Amino acid sequence: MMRETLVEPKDKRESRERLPVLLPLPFPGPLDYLPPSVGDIPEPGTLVRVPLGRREETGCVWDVDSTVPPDLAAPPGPAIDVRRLRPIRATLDIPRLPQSLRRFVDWLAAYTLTPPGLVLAMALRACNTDTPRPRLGWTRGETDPADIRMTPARARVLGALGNAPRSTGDLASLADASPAVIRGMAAIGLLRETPLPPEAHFATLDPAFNPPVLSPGQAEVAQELRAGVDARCFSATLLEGVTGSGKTEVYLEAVAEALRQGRQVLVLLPEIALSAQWAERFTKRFGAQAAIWHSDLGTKRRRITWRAVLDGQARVVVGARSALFLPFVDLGLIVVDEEHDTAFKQEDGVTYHGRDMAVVRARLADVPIVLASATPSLETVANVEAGRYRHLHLADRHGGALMPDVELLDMRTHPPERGLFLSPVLTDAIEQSFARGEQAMLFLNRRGYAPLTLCRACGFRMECPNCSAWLVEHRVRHELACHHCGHTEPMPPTCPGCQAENSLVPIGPGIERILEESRARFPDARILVMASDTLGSPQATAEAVRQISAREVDLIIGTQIVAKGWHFPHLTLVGVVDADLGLGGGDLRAAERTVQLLHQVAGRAGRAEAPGHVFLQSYVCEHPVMKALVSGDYQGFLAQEAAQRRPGFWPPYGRLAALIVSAHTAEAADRLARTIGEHAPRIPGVQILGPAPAPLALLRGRHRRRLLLRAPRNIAVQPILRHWLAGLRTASQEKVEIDIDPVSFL
DNA sequence: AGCACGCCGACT
DNA sequence: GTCGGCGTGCTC
Repeated sequence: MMRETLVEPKDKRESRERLPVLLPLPFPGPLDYLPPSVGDIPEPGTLVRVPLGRREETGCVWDVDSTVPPDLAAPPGPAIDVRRLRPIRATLDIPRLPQSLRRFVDWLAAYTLTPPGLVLAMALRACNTDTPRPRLGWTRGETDPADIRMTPARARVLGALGNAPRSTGDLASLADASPAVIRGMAAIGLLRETPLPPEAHFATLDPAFNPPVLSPGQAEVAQELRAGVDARCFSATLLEGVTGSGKTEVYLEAVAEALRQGRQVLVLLPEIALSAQWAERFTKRFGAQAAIWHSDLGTKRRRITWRAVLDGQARVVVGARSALFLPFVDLGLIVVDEEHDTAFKQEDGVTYHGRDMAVVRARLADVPIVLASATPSLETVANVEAGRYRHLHLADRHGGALMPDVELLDMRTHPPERGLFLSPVLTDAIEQSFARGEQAMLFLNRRGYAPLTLCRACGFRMECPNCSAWLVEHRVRHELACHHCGHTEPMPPTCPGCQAENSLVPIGPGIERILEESRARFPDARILVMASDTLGSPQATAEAVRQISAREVDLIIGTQIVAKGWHFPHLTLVGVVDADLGLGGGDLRAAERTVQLLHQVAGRAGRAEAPGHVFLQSYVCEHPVMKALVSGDYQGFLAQEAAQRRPGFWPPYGRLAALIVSAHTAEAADRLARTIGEHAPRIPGVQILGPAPAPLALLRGRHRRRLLLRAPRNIAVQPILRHWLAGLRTASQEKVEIDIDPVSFL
């Protein structure tokens, strides 16, 4: 390929005036602008307003990236004539975006083959572009109070004035006067408007506030983590410890160390639902709250938090994966809790894995990262084995609690009654728990009443019109719902296929149906349902957890959400209604995910003095997943998984990328997928699989096909994909999405 | 992403 | 004859 000619000296002037500005739009790279005025060159990271066509946009002055490996980086487009450049309109009065964030944006864009502007958009989502209005308060004015008519309200306001200015609201409530009184006083010069100091939204965190009492083993691990923080450079550590081993307490000591250094900390959790309980523990340890970050945060809170992170005022941020894009100015540590959780993988919009990108963020910021889990992902364990990550282990359950007994319940030999889903063995055990005054939990990772509605007369299935998926009956809402696109419809009175009456029957259980069965079986039990659709807000979740802890509940019936790291001290029995549920579907990680999820569910039982017992209802008791769960030999299970994936170069022993082709008709999707397949690159060691119907061949009304690219670890897939798809022209309704390191195959 | 331009159906 | 549908293309 032809190289650009060497830069001539006369171009130097030009290149100095040419400022790349990255806009939060899907351009292939930054656009060039002229400085706002001659000699006024904003530095990289400066947020600016620039003209674009006939509108104005907020962007960020960008710089040449030397961190992204050349084979990952997209080639720059041709530079346009300097005479056609338009000047930057204004620079915003906001601190510059830190270099480590800019490099992270570049890296993530290059790695996921996403236009960098769209990644920047995530970082700017909460940035308040209007100039921050200085908050104003009141002090004593020029007018002598003796010169005017004094009223009782005015006297109270004057009495409430302090040395420092007070805001209208504070003054009004202190003086028990209306804001109108204050306005009137200001008009006659009794009060003077004075800028208020910026509000402190995040209290100081005290690393010495309430240090925990650690066991010798915990103290040793905590010391290792602290040493990592002290080293002030990148390192990755897997912190492995069973439920109740005190992982959080231990890594909070690393957080404390970063705070002692005056640096910032990012803690990533897989779900916001967890943040309430986490925040409580944090506050106990440090005497003040961490900043919470997730996508459902209100606009105002978001902006305050974003700005406080950029100002260095917010020292510890706990959040979901989007917190990775916050503008930390002095990051000292990243923690990823429950690192194995697949919720870290973002699937819509920009596709990235929060855990993996957290490691990249840590490396670019040159800070340590701690990955914590009771059931680490095979990816992370492989990194430990390859010597890339350190491994610290917390062996015991803290406080002497024992791991629960896990017992397989073979549904072939202990079947439930016809039309029911709980084996008598399980229901008897639950009854005995109640008799001892203990709590029990039933886990089923399926919302609604029944996953399938079938016509007994003709076999017609209720399916989603937009997706290749069954409609799930939600009996409480009297409707059928698609869990993939949100489509709902009322339950039809007759079969849509054969018009037969009363012929539609629910097949299989959802938690609503387990609730119905439990109510019939345990009429006196106080039952609480925990599912993402019954617990609308983090507050509702916190309230449910409180009820459980306060023993106001006998039986908990829940989906996935109950598996998260809750602390339920009185829970001693857990029944997994369908342990086989996650194993179907031909997913690469189905087994691993099932073990992780069920291990986590089992970990809810028997945390205090009472030992826990877990029943797994299964029809495939000989499956390695069930054996691993019973023996508790997670290491052994991972070794088995590794042995299966290694020879075929499946992740983590190889690289995988998915191309999802979608179109409005099945024919168009097939045609495009075939065309792409025919132009597949031929590279030794690189394999193209497909095209095949994507696991959800119809999703939200779009027909989907999938191709997989599999390569050895030492080959970067990005340049291959870029080259492969470079010449591709797609029609307007056709789309090709790239998913690097796909996790979910559904 | 917006916002233009551009080329074909039902309307004051 | 126009108003307006959204398909295609550009924005430094």
